[in-house]
Amino acid sequence: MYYLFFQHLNSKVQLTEEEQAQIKTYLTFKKLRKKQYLLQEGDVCKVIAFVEKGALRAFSVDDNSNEHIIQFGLEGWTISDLYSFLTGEPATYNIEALEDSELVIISKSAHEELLQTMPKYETFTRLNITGAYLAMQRRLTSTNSSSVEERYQDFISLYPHIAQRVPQHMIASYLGLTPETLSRIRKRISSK
Amino acid sequence: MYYLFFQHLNSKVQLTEEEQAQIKTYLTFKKLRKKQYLLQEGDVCKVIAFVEKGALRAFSVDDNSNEHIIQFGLEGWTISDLYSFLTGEPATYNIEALEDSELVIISKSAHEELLQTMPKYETFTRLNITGAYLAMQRRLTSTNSSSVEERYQDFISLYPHIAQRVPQHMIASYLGLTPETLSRIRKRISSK
DNA sequence: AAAAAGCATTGATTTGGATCAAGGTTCTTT
DNA sequence: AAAGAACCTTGATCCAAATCAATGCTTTTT
Repeated sequence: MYYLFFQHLNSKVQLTEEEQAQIKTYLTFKKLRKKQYLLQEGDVCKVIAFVEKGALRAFSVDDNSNEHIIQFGLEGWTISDLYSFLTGEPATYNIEALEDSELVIISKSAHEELLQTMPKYETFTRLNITGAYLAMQRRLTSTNSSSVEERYQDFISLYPHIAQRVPQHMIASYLGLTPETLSRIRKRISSK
Repeated sequence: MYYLFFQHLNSKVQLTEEEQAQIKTYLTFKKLRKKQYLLQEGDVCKVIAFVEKGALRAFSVDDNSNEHIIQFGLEGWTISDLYSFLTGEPATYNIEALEDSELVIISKSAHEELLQTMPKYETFTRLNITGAYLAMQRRLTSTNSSSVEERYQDFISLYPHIAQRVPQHMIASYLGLTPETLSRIRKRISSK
C-alpha cells in the first residue's frame, strides 16, 4: 500500500527496515474518487500528499473564474499547497483528483516530528523541494523565453505520460493558454 | 565581513560560537565590481553566493538575444545557477553584478561537506530552498493569473527596495515585458 | 568638457493570442 | 439506450503587448 512511497524514499536516502517501520507509523492512506477534492481554496492545507496511484491537479481560480493549473501530481509526485501547509494561511489553490487516486498522507504534525527526529527524512524533504524548485525554474524560464509552440513541444517531451492522461484543455491551462489556442498550435505542428 | 551571512544563518538555526567558527573555515569572500560576472552561461557553476552587500542579477539570453531576468540578488539573498551547481552541467544563466558587491562564497565541496557533517546547515539549506520555491510559485501564479498592471504593482509592493535600485528595463525583463510596455503601464498608473 | 553609452518616453504599426460563437465528437451518467 | 456533460475544433473579430523608430535625458567614460 505504501510501496511507491518507500521506493522513492529509499532511492534518495537508504533506510533500514526499522526506520521504514517507524516512518510508517506517521503515515495514513487515503483514497479519492475522480473529481473529489483534496483541498479547497480558502481552507487551510493540513497535509502533504504523495501520489501512489492516480492523478491530481492543483489549480487557482482568478477574478474572471478562469482556472490556472499550477501543478499536476501523478504517481511518485508530491502535491500540496505548501505555503498554506507551512504557514497555516488559507490555501490559494484547489487540489482535485483527475482519476480515482490513492495517496500517502503526511500530516503537519507528522512532518514536523519526522523532520526533528529523523535526519534522513529531512534530507528527503530537502531533495524533494530542490527538485520541485528546479522544475519550476525551468518552467518559468521557458514561459519567458520560448514561443508557445516550443513550450508545448517541451512539455510533451518532458512529460509524455501527463500528456496522455490529461485532457488537452488542462495542458493549455498549465501552459497559460486558452484551449482554442492550443488546438490551433497542435494543428500547425501536425501540418509540418 | 561575514556579518549578514551569520545573522541570516542564526535567524533560521541557532548556532554556537564554535559552530560558527567551524562553518567559517568553509567560506570564502569575494568582491565584484559593477558589471563583472560571477557566472557565464556555458560554464559550470561552481559556487553558491550569499550577497553581503550590493546587487546582482541572474539572467538567460534567448535565441533573439533578448535577456530574461530570472532572479535579482540583493543583500541577504542567495544567488546561483542551482541546476548547474548540483548537476555539473553547463550553466544556462549568467550572473552579473549590478553594483559593486561583496559575496560570501560556498564552494561545491564546502556545501557537500557541511550538509553531511552539520545537521543545522542542512536545515538552513532546506529552509532557504523552500523560501525560494514559494517565492517562485507565487511569481508563476501571478504571471498566469494577473494583468500586467497588477503584476507590476505587486512587484513594487513586494520588492520596493529592488525597484529603487535597479533600472526600469530590468524590472520589465523580470516581469516578462518590453521596456516600452512597462513605461506605458507606469504612465497609465500615474494618470489615475 | 566633450563624447559616448545607457536609459526612459512617446508615436505608429503589426501581430499573436484571447474572445465570442457554433458545430461535431466522445465520454458519463442515468 | 438515451440524455447530458465535457471536450476539441474551426471561423470571425478584437485587443494588448511587441516591434520599429525617433527624441531627449542621464550617467559614464575618456
